[in-house]
Amino acid sequence: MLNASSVVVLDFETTGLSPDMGDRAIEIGAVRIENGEITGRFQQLMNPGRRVSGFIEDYTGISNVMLKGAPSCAEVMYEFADFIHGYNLVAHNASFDKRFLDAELGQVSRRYSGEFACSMLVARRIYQHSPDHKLGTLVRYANIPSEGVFHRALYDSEMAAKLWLSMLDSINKQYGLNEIPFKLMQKIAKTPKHSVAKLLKLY
DNA sequence: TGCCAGGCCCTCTTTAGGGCCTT
Repeated sequence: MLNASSVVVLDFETTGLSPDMGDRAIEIGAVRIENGEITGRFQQLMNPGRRVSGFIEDYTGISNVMLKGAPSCAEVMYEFADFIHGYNLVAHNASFDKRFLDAELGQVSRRYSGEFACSMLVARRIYQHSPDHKLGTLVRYANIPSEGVFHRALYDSEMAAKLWLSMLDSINKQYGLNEIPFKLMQKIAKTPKHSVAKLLKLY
């Protein structure tokens, strides 16, 4: 799976910002894309074993009542490891989701083989004129239809997936690259803004 | 109960500080 148009785009809702400080996942959502088409979806609430704060209930719409009946993080993440097996991974601000993926899979002794790319870092370079680079703003900027509620895992992963495909399309149209390797997207994310055009013209 | 992070990126930079993004 070396092509950027075949990836799993994922998004976590969590109890807070840092697994190192004891925060846990409460929902995982993911969309599998193969050759630019959505071919699979994964969504599951998970019980972190303690109450979540009022802030998180308000922010995500996920309540303690909803989590009470949900399966454990271990149960869900074990299954999720199968869903992502063999795919490269994309997330909006990937460093955040990678930390939680590593922490939660570590708890169930599962690993993954794919590499991460960050849609936010790519968007800062490909959509430089967007007012900001929050997921919701970029979705509007790219004219992607959206009717759901942000801050739920499946919806955010689906919007990030469409943003990812939109950026691949923009690169294709602007630079004539229709087969974009995943490695090139990772390289774009690390290239200084002012050098991205040069990188893609020479590719 | 209340608190917390970390990587990127810009600039009035590099012996640093602060905003952006994610929950």
